[in-house]
Amino acid sequence: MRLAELSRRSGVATATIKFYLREGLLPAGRRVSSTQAEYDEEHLRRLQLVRALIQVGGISVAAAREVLTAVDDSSVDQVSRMGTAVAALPQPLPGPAADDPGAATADRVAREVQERLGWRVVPENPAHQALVSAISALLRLGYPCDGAALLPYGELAGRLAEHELSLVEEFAAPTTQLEAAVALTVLYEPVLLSLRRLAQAEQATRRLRDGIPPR
Amino acid sequence: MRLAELSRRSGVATATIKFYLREGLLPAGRRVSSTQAEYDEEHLRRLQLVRALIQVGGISVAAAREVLTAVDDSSVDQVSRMGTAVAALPQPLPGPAADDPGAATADRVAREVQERLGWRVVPENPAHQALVSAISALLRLGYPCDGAALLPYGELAGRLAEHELSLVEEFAAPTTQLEAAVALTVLYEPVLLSLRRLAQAEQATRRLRDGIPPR
DNA sequence: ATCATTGGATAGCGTCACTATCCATGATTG
DNA sequence: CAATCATGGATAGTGACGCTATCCAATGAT
Repeated sequence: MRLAELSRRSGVATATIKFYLREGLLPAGRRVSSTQAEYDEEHLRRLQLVRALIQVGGISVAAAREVLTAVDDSSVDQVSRMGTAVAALPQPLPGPAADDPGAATADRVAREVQERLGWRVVPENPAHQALVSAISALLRLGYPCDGAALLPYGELAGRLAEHELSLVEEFAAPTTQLEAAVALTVLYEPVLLSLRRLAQAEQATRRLRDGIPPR
Repeated sequence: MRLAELSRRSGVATATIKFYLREGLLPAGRRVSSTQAEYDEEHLRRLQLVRALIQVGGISVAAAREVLTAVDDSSVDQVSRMGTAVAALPQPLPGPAADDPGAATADRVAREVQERLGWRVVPENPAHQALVSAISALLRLGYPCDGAALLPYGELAGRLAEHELSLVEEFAAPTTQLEAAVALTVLYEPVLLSLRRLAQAEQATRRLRDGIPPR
């Protein structure tokens, strides 16, 4: 198919597709003449993945490129690719906030909860640093946030991860598994957050209805 | 305290504080002369909340203004304020993606999971629409995502919400409760997502170590 | 009296994710 | 075969966003 058809079937403007091609998010089409190229179903699928990562998952173009490069890199084994890919994923927190005096306490809390869950602590993990930033912000505002308070969150997260890893293993092909890991990691984030919001709304109305006036 | 001291104690540049004042994220100080104003601890606290919402929670300046305006609006009862405040919170998904043909299926899935959880379905809720967008993206990519698959996520979300609402109720003053609800809703998002990432990493290494090679 | 600081207003900056325009080549059609 | 149209590639521009830098008159500090 030509660029125009790829655009039509994906719902993405041709100018945007060209942009993704330039940025290396999408492999070039098979050149069929000096001024035309042919795209296939694989391109369509990749394009949909890119859009989902960027629009739904909210990750940046640069991050998407890193992730997809790692997924595609067939020069290393799958474990490394997986590691590189998820490490390139959006730290949910952009800033390092290294100038934070409360960071030490936050780091202690982060380690405590992971140890209590029996997890290996890897301080270099971007997720670890994001966790520290978030805890630090909570503490700075005076909200209680210690190992005990985070434990239930960690247990729930553990159960989610177990479930998701099992899902990924159901996919046969290695590249498909990698893609699935990335897609599920990123795309289930909004699912989880939305459900949490809905649950909060439900809980709030329920408590009101059952006569626990919010004062 | 003067602007300079507010800046020093919060770690936020004076130019940025002026920007927040202009944007209505921070109430004006008590004018002490035609060219000077006095700020108090409440300003400092509010400034920290604003920074946390924007930097850690990743919400936009405009959204933060809406949320805080609702929290401050003493002309209506607390329940309405709470509703307005959380409704103004960041849809984790920006785009509506109304041009989506698979949206109908996604909407069905979203309703199914909520009904199976015994929740009231409120389609106008931004979180509902965000959920539909996310499900729609997953389905478009061919990943399984039906009511049964989402049920465990919903149950976990329900437990989180219960826990968080209880936390909020521990705060005495109404305004404090509102602030706490907003802060906890927004600031626990990165906590939850980070823990999920860490749990995934832990699960992945664990499965590797226990001899389930990822092919 | 002097001089730095303050708050307020205005305009500018850097990033990001596109998007619009232009162009030469090649495909399509009567 | 000529006229027209579409395509892919390159380049520059756009609009939103979150600040940030500059200027200014009035004031406080010394």
